[in-house]
This record gives sequence, structure tokens and C-alpha cells, in this order.
Amino acid sequence: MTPISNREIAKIFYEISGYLEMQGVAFKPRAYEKAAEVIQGLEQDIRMIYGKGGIKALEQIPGVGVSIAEKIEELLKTGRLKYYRDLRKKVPVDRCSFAGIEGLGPKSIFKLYKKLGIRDLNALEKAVKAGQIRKLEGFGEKSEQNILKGIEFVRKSGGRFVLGFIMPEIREIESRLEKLKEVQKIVVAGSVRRRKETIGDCDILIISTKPEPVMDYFVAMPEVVRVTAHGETKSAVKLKSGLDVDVRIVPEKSYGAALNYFTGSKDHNVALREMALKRGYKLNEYGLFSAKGGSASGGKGSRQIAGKSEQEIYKALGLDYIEPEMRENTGEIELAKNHKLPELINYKELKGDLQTQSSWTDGADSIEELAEAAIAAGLEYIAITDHTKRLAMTGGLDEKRIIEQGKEIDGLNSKLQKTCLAGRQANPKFSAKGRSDSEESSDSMSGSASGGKIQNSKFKILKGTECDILKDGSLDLPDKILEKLDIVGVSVHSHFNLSRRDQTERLKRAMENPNVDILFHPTGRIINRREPYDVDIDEIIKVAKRTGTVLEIDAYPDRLDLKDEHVKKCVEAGVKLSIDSDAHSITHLPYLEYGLAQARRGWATRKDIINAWPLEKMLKFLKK
DNA sequence: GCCGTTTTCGGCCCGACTGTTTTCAGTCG
Repeated sequence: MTPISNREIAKIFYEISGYLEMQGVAFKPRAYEKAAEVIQGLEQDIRMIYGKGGIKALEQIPGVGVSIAEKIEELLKTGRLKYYRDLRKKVPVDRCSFAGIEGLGPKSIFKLYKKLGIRDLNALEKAVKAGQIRKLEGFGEKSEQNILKGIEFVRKSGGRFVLGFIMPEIREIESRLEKLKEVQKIVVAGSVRRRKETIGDCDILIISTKPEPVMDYFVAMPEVVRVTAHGETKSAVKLKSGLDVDVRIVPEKSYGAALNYFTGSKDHNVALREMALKRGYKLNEYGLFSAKGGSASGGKGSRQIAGKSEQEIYKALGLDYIEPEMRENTGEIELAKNHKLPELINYKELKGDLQTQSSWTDGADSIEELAEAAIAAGLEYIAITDHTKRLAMTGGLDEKRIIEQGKEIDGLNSKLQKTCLAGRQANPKFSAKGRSDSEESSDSMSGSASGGKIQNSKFKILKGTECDILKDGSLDLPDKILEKLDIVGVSVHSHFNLSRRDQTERLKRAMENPNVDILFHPTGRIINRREPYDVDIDEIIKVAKRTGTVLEIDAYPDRLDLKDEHVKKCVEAGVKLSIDSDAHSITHLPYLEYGLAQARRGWATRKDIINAWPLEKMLKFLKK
């Protein structure tokens, strides 16, 4: 039996919730879903919690009671859960594959199974094409069209993992391999290194003088379900999560060349190889060689000119070093040649987060907890932007409650000032500045919540809103409220199906409101789940420029909205951007990293990102 | 199934929209 992780337990509870919901069971689905959410966000390994305090400690976890605690115990002890197996036997439907079909919820899936025996996407498609679906009660022609559209969408996105969701697993494997004494150097290459929004697989490069034990360890990892290759230079496995991972052992003198080759993109590499040829060289995964000879490794008589590091390869080709996020052959090589590469915003440069939801609406944590976590993450300000009343399900704020919330924020801000002074005297080392001054060696945000006490006098909680844009482009809160807030974000959560013209007009009208600062998640897409709504993005960028509206890069891993190509257009047009976590819990703050990656993929620099600026400058920039 | 300034039972974020109906169930956020 392999040890089971928090993530796997959460996944099982999510599925149980789905099966129960299908059968119309009341309330239990929400209970399992809630437990799953909490377990997924848990900092501590649930095995540790159980190890220390047994089943009683499990019951202390919010959302976990006697019954769910017992189920966790069974999973930890046996790796299996009878209750879950029985549910699956009763309704043997591949629910996950239906997740991308909008409008097809658990009840409908259950009906399709009961009446037509449909268990997967293929059977569903066949039934639609045979005209069987429209005969069912509650279904019609529109449902059929919708299902076909959904199937196409699922197929198109099929099999790719959302980077931010799979990254913790990749980092864990990386850190375990790194600890092996036979591993001298390790790096994850491929689309992971380029920080693509989704990835198909994962390539890990390792320098080692003793490959065998490294490879033996790799293929025997507990999460491996299948070994597809096991050699001295290359091994490949499939993990429980479905992710394919390759490990390649490369010689030290070829490390840079191999890293460059396996990082890609393919188009970027082809362009580099063409450049090399023109200069009388040959570039491959083993190095940059003078062209004489010319077998795969450079050939007899050919001389290696570069290959140990990527830097020396770019230099030898007459190029400045190109960051992995830019390597798509969309103009970066030309810029590198002319020494005109932009200085990309770096991973430690954000000073604030301008979209977070608190427990006033659908967030899990209080404003104070969010502020403490933001301080621990090295930020200097955070905007609380809860939903507004139209989003009734979230308990969206109306005029009265948002004023009350403002009072709470005023109170916390003055408390911040006071505790800061006290804290400083008690422990001067905590008067430290933001993350940009820290000496952390990692190139990503750790988001660790250690020392999360409010004690940074510079830290400020801003009053904000994520105000709903109604169908006609008017807003869910009156101007007299909006004008009192520090940060007015607006966004679409309804009427996704308007025509391009109407949707664009709707957003334009919202952006033209002088109180509106930022358009949140401007296209509304959710990766692998929902297409963006139809909107003329070039027109939106134009209007943003004219009205001084900031466009957001929502950093939530399956939103990443704007896309990289849109970011690039904004940068070119001089439209300012913000990078926001859209956190609904303090555990989401580290997602800012993926927004930063998206910004870098869109060639953004610090001057393009308003929340990389000090608070005063950022506030001054916003519309009055 | 969880939870408790509604505390051991009886509540459980709920309003709008869609496509299917002819008064509403299912889905979404």
C-alpha cells in the first residue's frame, strides 16, 4: 500500500459528493465537498495529524466530524474506502469526463445513466447522434447541441493539466530527487519551465555520475502506477494523478544544451539551430559545435564551443540570455540579437494583491487572517474585494454591509499601526521590509505563513469590491458607494452568451464609469471547464487605454485571465495591468506566482504592473 | 454529514436563468 496524500483524500471526497448529489441525497454532498476543500488546503500532512492525535485530532479539522474522520482513518490505514467503492459500483459513471460540459449537472448525468446506460463521453456522443437524448424528459434539441459543443471542448483540452494545480506534486518529486546523494543537479524543463498555463507532461533533467540508483529510486516512487521506460539515461513513468514524467540523466558538459533542448519551445529551438547553422555551427541537445564532422554528438573532429550552460550557448550565438517564459519564437530572438529584451517582472516584485474574497462573502478566511497571510508572504497591501448582492449565493454585499465592512477594515488598519509599534519594540527583526529585500534563494514565492503576526507599519488593507457587471453594463452598487472605495474591481458572472457586440458594449459601459479601476478576469474563461465569453479584446484594450482602466491578470490557476497573448497586446498598447490571486482562502495567496508567470509570458515589466508599485504610486495612478 | 450566542436536534449561502415545460427542475455562481 502506498501512503495516501491530502490531495488524494480530498479528491475521493469530492467524488463521493458528486455521487451523492447524483442520487439526490440532501446536504451530505455539501458536507463532503466542504471537508474536501478544507483537506486540500491543509498545510499539514493529514498523516501527521492522525499520527499525533489519532481520530480525535481528525475531528478537530473544520468540516470533519465523526463519520468523515472514520473514513479518513480507513483511507490512511488501508488506502481504500469501502463506502466510496460501493458508491462507484452503484453508479459506474466516469463523472470527471463530463465536467467540461456546461449545463450537464449531476442530476442529468444520473438520468442519462439510468435511462440509457451512458457511462462515458463516447457513449454520450453516440446517444446524441442517434437522437436518443432529445426523447428523454427534460431534454430537448438545445440540450443535444449543448452536449455536442461540450464534448468538442473537452476533447480539445483533453489530457492537459493546469500548471498551478499539478505544480505542488512536481515540486515534491523534484525535492525528493534532489535529496539523493547521487544527484548533483536537477531542474524541471519543458513547458513547466516555460510556465505554460497547462502542461501535457513533465521532463526532469539530472546531472549524476551514478545514474542507476537515481533511476531505480525514480521508477519505484510510491505514486508511480506504470513504468514505461527504465534505462541509464532515460526513464519514464505514469503517476497516479495521470501525469507522465520523464527523467533524463545528462553529462555535465552538455547540461546547458540539454536544458535548452528540453525546455523548448520547439519553434524557439528550430530558430536557434538555424542561427547556429548560419554561423557555421551545429546545435543539438549535446552542445554547440563547430560544423566539421557532424554526427549526433558533434562528431569526430568537431569541437564543442558551448553547452555547459544555457547562458554560454546564447552568448556564442550572439544573443542575450532569453528567459524560458519568452521562448516561443514570437520575436524574442530578434530582440535578443539587438539587446532589446524587456526586463521581465521578477517573481518577487509584487507589493500587493488587489483581488481577494473574505468570509464576508464566499471566502473562507476573515479579513484579519487574509492580512496576516499577506504580510507573511511579504506583501505591503491587500485589497478586500468581496462580491456584490447580485451574486446571492455568495452572500454578496449590499450598500449597507459594504459600509459595515469598511468600518471593520478601518479598525484593522489602526490596529495594524498600534501592534506594529509594539511589535517593533519587542522584536526589531520583524520590522523587515517586503519580499523584494529578502534573500530567499527560491525563484518562486513560498507563501509560508510562518510568523504571520500583524506587525508591518507599512501594511495597509484597502477597501474594495468585486462589483457585478449587470446585463446592460450597469453596476451592482451605486456610484455614491463606489466612489468611497479604494479599489473598484468589476466583473461578469452572468449572461455569458451575449453576442460579441452586446458583450463588448456591456464591458465598455462598465469601464467608462469613472469609479471603476480594474476589470477583473476580463474574458471569463476557466481552463478545461469554460470557454471565454465572446468579446472583442482589441476593443476592450482600446477602451482601457482611453478610460485609464486597469485590466487584470487573474492568477487563479485555472483562470489565468488575461491570457499571455492578451498581456502582450496590453503591454504594447501601454495599458496597465494588475496581478491578483482571486484568493478565496489564505492558501490561495501563493497563486500570485502563476499570475506573475503569465505576465512574464506576456513580456510585462514592472512598469506595466500597478501592484508591483509602492502603495502611494499605485493609488495615485487609479482613476479619481 | 456537520455544527452549535439557534447547542444534541434541526437547520444547512439562495436568486436568476435556461430550457423545458405549461408550472418547474436543474444548473450556476
